[in-house]
Amino acid sequence: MNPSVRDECVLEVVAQIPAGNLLSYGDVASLVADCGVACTARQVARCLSHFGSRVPWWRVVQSSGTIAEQVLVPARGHLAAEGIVTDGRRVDLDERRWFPDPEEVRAVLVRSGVL
DNA sequence: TGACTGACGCCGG
DNA sequence: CCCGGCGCCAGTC
Repeated sequence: MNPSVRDECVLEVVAQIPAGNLLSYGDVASLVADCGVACTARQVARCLSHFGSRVPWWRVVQSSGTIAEQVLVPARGHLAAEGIVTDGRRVDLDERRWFPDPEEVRAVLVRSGVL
């Protein structure tokens, strides 16, 4: 199965998250939606489960800061390498949240040809 | 069709 | 903070 336009947008946004910073699935969905492509947190999760290997997927966590059980172990390793501490199953999202310029996000999607 | 299933999120208790 | 319940939506059976 090839990624849909929405999936491409999700992957591009996740690829833009700077090392050491985080976004929740819902945040990614909002950024994509603001670019005119319908998207929900659930769809972001499904996209990453299929194509996440090509982007820094560990920088996306649940809105509560909890890391999905399914990828908890590998995620901890990557996060630690970026200086992000975990208490075992969650991170401090408020402290590490990324606040991108919506215009810039959109610009990247256009440059990459997705839009 | 319809039921079931997620790397989710918000609200109440 | 944990848990249950409900909404969400594309994919699978």
